[in-house]
Amino acid sequence: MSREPQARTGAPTLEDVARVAGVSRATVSRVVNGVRNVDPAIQSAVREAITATGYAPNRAARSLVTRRAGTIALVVSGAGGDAEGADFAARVFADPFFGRVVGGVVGYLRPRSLHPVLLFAETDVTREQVIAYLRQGSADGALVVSTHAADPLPARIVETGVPAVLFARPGIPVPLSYVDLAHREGGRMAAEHLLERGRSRIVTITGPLDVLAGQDRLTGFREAMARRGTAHVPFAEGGFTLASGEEAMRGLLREVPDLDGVFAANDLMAQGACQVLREQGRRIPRDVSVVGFDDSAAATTCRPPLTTVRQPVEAMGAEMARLLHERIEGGPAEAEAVLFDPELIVRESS
Amino acid sequence: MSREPQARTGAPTLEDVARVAGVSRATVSRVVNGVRNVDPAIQSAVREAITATGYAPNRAARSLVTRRAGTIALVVSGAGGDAEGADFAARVFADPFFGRVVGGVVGYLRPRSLHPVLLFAETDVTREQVIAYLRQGSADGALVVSTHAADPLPARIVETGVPAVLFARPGIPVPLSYVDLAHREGGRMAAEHLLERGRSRIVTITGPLDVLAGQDRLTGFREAMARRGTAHVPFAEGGFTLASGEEAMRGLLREVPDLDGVFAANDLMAQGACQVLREQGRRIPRDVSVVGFDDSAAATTCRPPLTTVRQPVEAMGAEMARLLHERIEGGPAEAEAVLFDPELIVRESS
DNA sequence: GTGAAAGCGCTAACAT
DNA sequence: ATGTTAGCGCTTTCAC
Repeated sequence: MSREPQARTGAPTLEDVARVAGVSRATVSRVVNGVRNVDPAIQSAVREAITATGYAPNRAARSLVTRRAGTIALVVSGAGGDAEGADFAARVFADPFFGRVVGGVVGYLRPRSLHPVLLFAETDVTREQVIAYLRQGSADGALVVSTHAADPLPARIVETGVPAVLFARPGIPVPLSYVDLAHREGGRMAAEHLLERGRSRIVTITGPLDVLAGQDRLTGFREAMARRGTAHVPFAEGGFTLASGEEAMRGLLREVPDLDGVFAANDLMAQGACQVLREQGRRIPRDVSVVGFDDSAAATTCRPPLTTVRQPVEAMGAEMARLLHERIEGGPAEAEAVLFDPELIVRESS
Repeated sequence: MSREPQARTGAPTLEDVARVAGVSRATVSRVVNGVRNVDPAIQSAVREAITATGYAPNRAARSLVTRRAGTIALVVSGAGGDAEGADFAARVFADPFFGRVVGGVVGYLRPRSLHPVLLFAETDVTREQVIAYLRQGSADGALVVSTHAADPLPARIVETGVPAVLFARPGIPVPLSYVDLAHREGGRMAAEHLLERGRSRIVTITGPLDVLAGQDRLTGFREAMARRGTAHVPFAEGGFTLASGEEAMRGLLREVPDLDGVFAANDLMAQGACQVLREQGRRIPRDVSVVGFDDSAAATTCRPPLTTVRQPVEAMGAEMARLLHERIEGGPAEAEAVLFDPELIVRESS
């Protein structure tokens, strides 16, 4: 039934199909695009001709006239200036968080025949490459996941006029929609849980404080602690990595040897904290309760499994894609924020 | 100097630039594409006109005539039939391995202005979507990372005539280039290391045996053990996940309570094995030596840090991209295999 | 060294 | 309901 493999060059065109089917290019185009008002008999004739020729529409030609690329830029952005390790991509994906974002985004995009192009903007140079890419009309829109509050990319994207949606509230105000989590609420949940567990010498390992999510989780945590009468909570700043969690935990143990509760601003750091605590002979949760954040894979692989504040990352990724799609399809141009609620997941670490 | 933000629609075209610069479209095109034989004076006039208008070449139009998309499909492929969890993407990136592949690929592609489109082909339906995408000429080539030996995708891709390169030797022979690791050699290294450590009751946690890499690591491991006189090595099959490593370890401990050496076919499983061993009071490496495979992030975050067989994944990803690029640029069409050598990294777990 | 013009493959008015 | 036609924005002979 179907034809020989087509060499990419000299692939059959609408013209070829039209000739075989004995109709005009326009009619074939209508059939291909599912436009009504085509005689059923002709329709099937065209379909036959399509399989006979092995025709597939040429994306560039179609894009040129429809002004749609069928492509979405999925950009992971840092705030770096000149230098940044060459392993940015690998480091990014070392946090299970990003894989989940991608999963959510792809889940929305795929059924709609939109394809994500993966871009990294970790330095000035690469940032400009992303802008150049967007300015070429290569993508119909951009989904941006920033790793820093000071990220200059969103503002640059606004200038291009390309529709974009952010993951997380931008540090520098820009008129773009974003999805985010109620981080403070999450911090509050962690604090109250620790308190309910009867912990009284509580410390926290924060995220990088140049990341809004890190800030906000800390703020919410502190506020809840203050509301219960604790004015000061010893803390150490981490970098959302396992190693930084270990280091922070070591420091805090030195500072507060009799601590009995730890809130880490993500699971990776909580896992690091657990490792250090156990190394030093503290039993979890008997001696120390540990609460993480994200509910990523790290939470369940950690020993013991982590009590954590769940972030519905996949849903957030999907929503981000939906917002962008809506905007591309001509929806309202006003920036919109969609806030998700965190959920406390109690496991064995607390 | 530079102009107003351009609304994407009605973006300036070559024509506009030509008018402003007082030259023809052809000349502007030459300047933009860095073709020589353009008077320096005219060149700078054109450049000025370009910044004045805020011109950026339209990718679709360019692609249509050059027959180059400037895009590479980066497809992660499974062998699933109908169903497969919706979280395929998230699961894939849960293994640090893929992030490293992406890092290597992007490192090669980016300086060449090639952009990776992320595609997942885990079911029959999504596989056909990938094929359809490729047939549209949407990408100049495909980079395929298969998770199963029985993956039907490579063969389907060959039919499209689109250049492609695989990560890992395909289970079903196809005329495509691939990069791979000398997995058997790696298995051998692990065995010899364990033996040198004086271990005599050694077991192994294999990868999924429907993955060639899993098979080969096991084969190499067994051969080396046999060469040293051990005919049979107790083993349990894992799924390259941490949880499967734990489960396998539990089973093996029941089967061989006095075991003193473990080779796990990847770091994630080795990490799981370590957790179980410690839970059961075995000290690592005093009582039991553990060796992993990959040298992924898991190897260093594991307690204790893992001795492992390093796979130069980033370099392999970059080489895969290079092979594809070469092929796209008209290099030899014969399939080529590039084999990388593993390296034993000794840390504290053995 | 530069311009004129053809045409890449497709969609969308417009005409019939 | 179908065909004709005019571009979409660009590169690339081919003249000059």
